[in-house]
Amino acid sequence: MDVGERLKVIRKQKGLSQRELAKRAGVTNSTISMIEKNSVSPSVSSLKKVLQGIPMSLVEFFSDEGETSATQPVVYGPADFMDLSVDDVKLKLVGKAFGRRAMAFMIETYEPGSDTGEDPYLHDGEEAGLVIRGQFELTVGDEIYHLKEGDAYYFDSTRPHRFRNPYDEPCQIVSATTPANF
Amino acid sequence: MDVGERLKVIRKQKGLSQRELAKRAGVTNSTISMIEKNSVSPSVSSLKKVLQGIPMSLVEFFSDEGETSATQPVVYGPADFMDLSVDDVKLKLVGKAFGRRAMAFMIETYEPGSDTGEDPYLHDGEEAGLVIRGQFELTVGDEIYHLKEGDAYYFDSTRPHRFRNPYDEPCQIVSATTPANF
DNA sequence: TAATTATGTCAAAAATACCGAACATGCCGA
DNA sequence: TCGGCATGTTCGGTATTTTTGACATAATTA
Repeated sequence: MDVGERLKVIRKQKGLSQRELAKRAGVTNSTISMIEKNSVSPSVSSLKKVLQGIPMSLVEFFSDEGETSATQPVVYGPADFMDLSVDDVKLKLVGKAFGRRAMAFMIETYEPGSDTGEDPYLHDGEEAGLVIRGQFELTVGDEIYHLKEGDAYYFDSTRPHRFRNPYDEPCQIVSATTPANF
Repeated sequence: MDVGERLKVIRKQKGLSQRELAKRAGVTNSTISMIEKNSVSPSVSSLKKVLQGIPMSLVEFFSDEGETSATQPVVYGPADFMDLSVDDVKLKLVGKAFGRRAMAFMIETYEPGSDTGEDPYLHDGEEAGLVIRGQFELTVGDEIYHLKEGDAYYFDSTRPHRFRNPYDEPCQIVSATTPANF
């Protein structure tokens, strides 16, 4: 892994000069210069300081996988979604023909007052989602969260969870669960 | 983050002594000792060497696996998304702190004229997505599809694919890719 | 054009990390 | 109890990083 090059790319992406970043990070500009030229291998503490000026965590820095940029049916219209609704919780699964799918990608609609119930919704894997309309209440473990349009979640599915919409408007969510042992 | 303590825990977990680890890593035992006592902040290069003796990557080391999923954040607002954008293709990853995530859940925005490029975008796994605003052109294999708001896709990531927005309006997509090796 | 400001780089001094070799402790078997 | 033997710690010296304070270049302004 090319630490110097990576730092340089990130810094440029943020539109910072070596000196600006140095000031924010509390190090000197020459430190940045040398790190970027790989003429030194920074100490963890100083790299951390530098990244705080971005700001960026060490994990993010080292997970450079983000540099991406980055005969089944492929496209499904609303009419093609597979309906898995129960009561006021409407679930539309994308890719109904996909047999051994690795994940469940769904459009979920929670009508006012709807609830996935108290039952521990337990399964292996992880799930994530984004609110595209309305708001709802998410319980994970014993924490209760309130999510509104534009908010997202990501948690380990082994933790008991529950979706509830105590509000006046329907709430629409796009979600993904993996594996699709649903 | 307590680098020394973390190293110590990992080393013990692997049943290694400071000297054993030192030998495998190609450093001296005193180095390990000092790192674990936080009497120094190791350079990236030496920490990397040490971890190779485990073996463990820097990402894994800093992603603090010790944290149970219960301590992970669950909800992410737009400000918390991790930005993986390149040029006119804007990628926002949900769950940046999730170390070994099983999937990448993202909000993608394709500006007019943007394109993920001709390069075969090849990786294992599967991916799905839903258009929440605008429209775009999806190429999978040698098929070209046109998706508009409300349409979705689901395909095997081993098939070469490409995202392109030749239209006048930005296109926004919610997507999920698994595994997150992208 | 000249002065100004911003950029990145470099050399030597200061600070810090690392090595090599000792030291201290505890454990186990003779 | 003693002598290995393995453990982790400490210390002086060496190697590396970081700062300090320059220099060179390019872009901007007077």
